Amino acid sequence: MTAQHPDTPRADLPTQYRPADVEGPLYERWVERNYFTADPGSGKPPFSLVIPPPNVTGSLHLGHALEQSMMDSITRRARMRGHDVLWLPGMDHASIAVNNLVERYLAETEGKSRAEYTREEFIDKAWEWKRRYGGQILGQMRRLGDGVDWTRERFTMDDGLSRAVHTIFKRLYDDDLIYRAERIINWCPRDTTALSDIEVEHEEEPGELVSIRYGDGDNSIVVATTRAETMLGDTAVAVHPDDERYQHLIGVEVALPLTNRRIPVIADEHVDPSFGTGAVKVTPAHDPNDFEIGRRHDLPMPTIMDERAVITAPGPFQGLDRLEARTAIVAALREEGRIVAEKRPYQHAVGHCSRCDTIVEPRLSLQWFVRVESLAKAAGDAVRDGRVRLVPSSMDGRYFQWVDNLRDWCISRQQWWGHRIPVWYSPDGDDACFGPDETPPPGWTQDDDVLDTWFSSALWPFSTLGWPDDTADLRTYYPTTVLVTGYDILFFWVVRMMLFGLYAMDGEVPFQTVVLHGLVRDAAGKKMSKSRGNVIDPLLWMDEYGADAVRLSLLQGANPGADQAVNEEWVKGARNFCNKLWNATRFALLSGATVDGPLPEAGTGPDAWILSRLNAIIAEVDDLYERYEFAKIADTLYHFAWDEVCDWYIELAKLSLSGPSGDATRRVLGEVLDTLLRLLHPMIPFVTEALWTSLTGGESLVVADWPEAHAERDDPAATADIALIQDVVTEGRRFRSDQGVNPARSVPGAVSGAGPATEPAIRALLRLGEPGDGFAPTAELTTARGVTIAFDLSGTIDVGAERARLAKARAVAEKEQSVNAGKLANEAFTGKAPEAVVAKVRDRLAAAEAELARIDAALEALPSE
RNA sequence: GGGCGUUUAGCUCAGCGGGAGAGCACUCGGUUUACACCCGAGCGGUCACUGGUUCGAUCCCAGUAACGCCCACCA
Repeated sequence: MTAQHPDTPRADLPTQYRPADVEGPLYERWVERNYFTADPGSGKPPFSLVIPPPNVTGSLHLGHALEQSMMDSITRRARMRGHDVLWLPGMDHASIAVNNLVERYLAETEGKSRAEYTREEFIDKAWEWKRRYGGQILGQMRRLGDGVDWTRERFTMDDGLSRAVHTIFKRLYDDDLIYRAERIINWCPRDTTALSDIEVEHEEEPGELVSIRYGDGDNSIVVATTRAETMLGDTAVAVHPDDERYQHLIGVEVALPLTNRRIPVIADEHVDPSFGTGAVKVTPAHDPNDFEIGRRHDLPMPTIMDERAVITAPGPFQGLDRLEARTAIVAALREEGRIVAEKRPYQHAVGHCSRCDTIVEPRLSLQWFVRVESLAKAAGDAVRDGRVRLVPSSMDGRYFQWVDNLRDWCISRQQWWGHRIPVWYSPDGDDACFGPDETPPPGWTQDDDVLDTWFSSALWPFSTLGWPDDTADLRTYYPTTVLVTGYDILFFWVVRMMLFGLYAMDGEVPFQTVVLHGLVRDAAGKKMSKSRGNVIDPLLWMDEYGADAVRLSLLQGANPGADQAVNEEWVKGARNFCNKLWNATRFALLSGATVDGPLPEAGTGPDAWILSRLNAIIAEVDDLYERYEFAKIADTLYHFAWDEVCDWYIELAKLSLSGPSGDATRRVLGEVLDTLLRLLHPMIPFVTEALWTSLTGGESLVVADWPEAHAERDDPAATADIALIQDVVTEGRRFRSDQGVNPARSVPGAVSGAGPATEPAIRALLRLGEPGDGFAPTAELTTARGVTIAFDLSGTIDVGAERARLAKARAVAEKEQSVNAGKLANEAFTGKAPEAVVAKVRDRLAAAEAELARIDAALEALPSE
């Protein structure tokens, strides 16, 4: 398919582009030739980025496809511009997700539960699962064309990365930035593990607000709660110290219903007297606020649920799930006449596990935390002082809001798959953190928990480069040039890379620019989700339309920071564009276009014009790439290729190919396509590579040079000529169309007022035949450019259609005339507006008046009906 | 409860102080030797609403409405 030698036949392309024929072989060739392998010793300026590591459990979705298309475009262009490019691929180990999948895998394959395995056995099985089912996305990335450096692929649980995790933990621990404490944390009863704050999603949903009378007679007080079941763990009722209603009760004990316990009424500033009854039940072990109150008042903190949120408090409710217990307890209270009020539904926010959607249970437990205050300050400052730039900068506010209000990060997870916390306990209960090269004393046992997956992800920009060792990769590629990721992951990942990158790398930022893209939504703008059933598999689209079409359609919608809708029609449109390019190149090959030899000194009008335009496009695309405006890059190149190169340049070139300047045009045609394919290659690498190697016989676009603008090729005169041709031809075509003339039919006609540089093209593109001996024009068109065309339409023209056309044009011109005349009559305008603006208005008025005169003359000249 | 964003052609979105744009959809016409995954022509918008600033507002400011997102330990 793709010629590698100049003597290979070059014009044997089929009339339609078939992506499946070229994509696989091209990708394999690129990888075999090591085009994507970075070389820190190359002497070229480095350009580096790391892939946001997808979960080892994941497969490619449209969000990945968008993100990776952006990164691939960035890296391919950088490579063409002469950089030593590192785009580092890899995956993260997805602690909780893999734990769950392996549990299911073991249930299915061996019929056993996790409890029937030792920790070591389970981890072995997890690796086995990873080998068999993990990493599907890597093959899918090849399909998409990602030019990643496979020789540097990393996994967050690799030996090297694990060592990095261990090392930084030890360092943070020694700096007192990691500590262990008993706190109320977010607990998922299904995954039976602690979660960090951001792994909890709050959703407004209907619940119930039940008001319960505690105590009896004078010593009674009503509390309201959405969580009646926690009353079993109540150890106080709190009121505001200044609340006059309850002064007499402060310090008094009231009977806790359904139990035989008595609990004190205490005064605490935290209570809002205006909410409900102004009295609050206090369950220190099951609510974060109550925990704080409990600490202040030294209250007992009984735990009444186990790790699966099943009631453990002795009594009739023991063994019930928390939600069953809620119903049962409310019923029992009602029976005792203690329910004062019930509001149902009661709308309130409930936290859910971001992993499995189970309602999160606040749980009192001993966990490990990162003390974030100093780290967060540094992370905020790095953006504040411009060392890290966010694109779009409108995301700055969101970043600061988060990083400036960060709370300590709970990093321990009660799981087996992951990095085990490197802290050991002596038989006497002492604890110590040992580094990767240290051996704990015999008899000591290691902490059971593993670290939050995001802990290792936070190290990704430097752990993947060999840190903590002083490697050539680390020296060359850190800080990375740019990070591309979704704004939805700013807090999860970007902020944490900032925390740890600045800490581990002595204040050096992990990346200089962060490009944030939006979410890919369905055609109706709805978020894709399994429950909605609107998830689209990009692989299916790649099969149907090719990888380039999927990439281009995503990039066409990629405005920085904004969500985008996708739709199969747009993929089809992108496929059509690839086919258009294919055929344009086919035409060039069939026409003998060449890339050899110097460009003609002074080409014909169209040749000079298109080179001039090419120049402007290069400059524009370069500018847009610096701003990561992918949608605009795609739009610019799409319209240049289709509207200018195909619709005008190629059509004009056809006129000169067989003439005296044919060789010059063949050279320019080759140059235009050569350059266009280079410019498009980062976005649509496959079709451009196939075409470019056929056209030029070159080795590969992957290692070809990025085009440069040549100011000396700007040619205003040629540009003006082509603009005239375009305007006159378009107007002439409109006239023909209005007159119902078959587009293919040649009509005898005479052109005046155009000049020798433009008249032949106008005649050809308007399909004007030679005016023969008996030439008798039946219609005359004077265009806005002052060029007049006399047509012999062989019969009467449609006067009604022509009158309608002119009337419409007249209305436009008249409005233009009156608007601009009005402005000029306004002294406030002429006095205050900048002279350039006023001059422009004068010009427009003059043009409108000329246009009116022309139209009126044309109307006058029309035969009466 | 705080904060942010969006509202422009039927749909998805650009534009953001001086002439309303694109893709798709739609209408009409086409066997124009690169391409029907095509070519040519066309239709389509009080730029959410109200007020303000300005010589001039889709664009700036204020307010309103609708939708969306993020953050949040008031039971």
